[in-house]
Amino acid sequence: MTSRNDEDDNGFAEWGGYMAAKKAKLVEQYEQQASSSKKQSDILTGVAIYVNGYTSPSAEELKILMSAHGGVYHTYQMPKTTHIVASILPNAKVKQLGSVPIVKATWISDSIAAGALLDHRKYLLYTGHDDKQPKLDCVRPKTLTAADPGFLSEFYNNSRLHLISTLGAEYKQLVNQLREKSNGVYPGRERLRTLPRGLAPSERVVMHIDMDCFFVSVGLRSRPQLRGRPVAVTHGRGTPINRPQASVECENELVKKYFPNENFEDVDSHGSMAEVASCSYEARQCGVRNGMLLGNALKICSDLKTIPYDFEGYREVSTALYKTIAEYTLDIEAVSCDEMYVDVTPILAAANITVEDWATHIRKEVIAVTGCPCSAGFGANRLQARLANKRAKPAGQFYLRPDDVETYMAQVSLSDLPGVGSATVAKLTKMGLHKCGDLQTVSRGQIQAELGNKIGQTVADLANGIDHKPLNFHHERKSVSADVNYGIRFKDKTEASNFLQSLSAEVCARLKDVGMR
DNA sequence: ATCCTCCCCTAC
DNA sequence: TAAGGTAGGGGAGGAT
Ligand SMILES: Nc1ccn([C@H]2C[C@H](O)[C@@H](COP(=O)(O)OP(=O)(O)OP(=O)(O)O)O2)c(=O)n1
Ligand SMILES: [Mg+2]
Ligand SMILES: [Mg+2]
Repeated sequence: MTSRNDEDDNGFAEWGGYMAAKKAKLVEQYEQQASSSKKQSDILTGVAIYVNGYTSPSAEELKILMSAHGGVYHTYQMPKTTHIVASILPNAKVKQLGSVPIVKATWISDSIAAGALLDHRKYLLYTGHDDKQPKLDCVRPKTLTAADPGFLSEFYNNSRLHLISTLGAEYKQLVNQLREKSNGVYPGRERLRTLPRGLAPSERVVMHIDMDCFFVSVGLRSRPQLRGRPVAVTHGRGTPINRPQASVECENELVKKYFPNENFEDVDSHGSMAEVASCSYEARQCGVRNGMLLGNALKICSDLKTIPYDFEGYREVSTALYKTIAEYTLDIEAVSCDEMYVDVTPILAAANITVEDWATHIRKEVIAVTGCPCSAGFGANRLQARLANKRAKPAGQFYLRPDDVETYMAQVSLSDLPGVGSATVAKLTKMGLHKCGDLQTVSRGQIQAELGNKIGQTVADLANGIDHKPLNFHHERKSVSADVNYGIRFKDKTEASNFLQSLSAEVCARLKDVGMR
């Protein structure tokens, strides 16, 4: 579901008409909500809730009550969330949510009925110290499915991919804002005065800086005993439900049949289906990779230790990283929550320092401020900076000097070029090409015939260390979308359309958030 | 040529 | 149990 009308008419006229009707209803609902949310009191001022799962009153009702009484409703947990509202939470989950108090929904409705904010401690769902299961305050189904109203927020609260997408957009926005209100003064540069001087390079220098195994590094801050060991961040704990052997074999067979050229990981009946979001460099030595299924990672690295996600921690570290760099320059292109390109030429020139001294300084500062290691690569363009960083990792730095580019590039694997993924690698392999240097043996026309005009040209350039794409310091988003490919199994058309309606509402809310409509 | 629409590919 | 999102670049093929 997107801001464009791509849900209209997929060949089903009836469907298109139905969606149009639904959309009209949605608009109506929004207007109703806006009008019914006229202020009735201020008793909930300062309260910001996030609702987890089923409650009574429902999440939908709480949303309206909150805004009617001066409170704030968060669709998912945020730093400013003051209370989590829930009916039941497993102990493991309670731990994970941290120090935010978890209260029953009746705290809100009772407070409104009483005309004053009641002591939330009387409504705590979980009293903290005993191991007793929390009490139910309403009936709740066993598992949330995509047809349930709470499904979307529950999913978003656990989706790492949703998180990193959201964070990426936030930091692009942050850079925009910092640049708009900048007064051109960079206080961090004062701190460079103690470095040796008189040696700044005359050419342009781009830095690519990226946190080392980001999620793992954040997790290791509070688990120093795991440093130096193979560690992975994942939801799974290595003990999956047992799928019937037959179903697993059937899946592997079908995958091979339909994707004969792909080398997909086999799933096995004992393996956890949870994905490894990030793994330590010790785990990588055994062949573990980000994005792998935990079950398969455990097969090649049996002493892999798993640690849970820490979404708030990632947010804190990312913010600290961006704030730190922004003290030196705002010539920053945000790439993601753990990564950015920076034009450091003016920094080096102003302080008259070498790339190496700057790199050592900034890496030290990032680790001091975040508690997490990062690496930095430098070169004359973004490609060179990025390849340099790949070589620098972990916890290192590398400057790919202009004089060394030609020699260096020849031995770089084509698969290491940005934009060259598995499909492109397959095509290049079929042509007998593996290293950037191999491209010298074929004409540009031949490459373009295989890869297409544009990509062919770009790859040919990249293989020679050439990258014409400038750093983009100001990001404008061109589209807003929401889609879910997890847990979608509808019983009937009504369930499906209800879900589509929640997704539409989500896109709507995001558009409003971005200031459109 | 330039567009539009429906994909595929890539990256984090 | 597990949480397979999101945005951008660009190609193929047909309409203009
Ligand atoms: N398939 C992936 C890839 C990445 N990430 C998340 C977790 C990573 O920690 C974070 C940053 O991605 P990077 O590509 O920078 O990978 P790492 O930081 O983990 O490792 P590296 O040291 O190679 O940068 O994004 C993820 O959840 N799933
Ligand atoms: Mg990283
Ligand atoms: Mg990264």
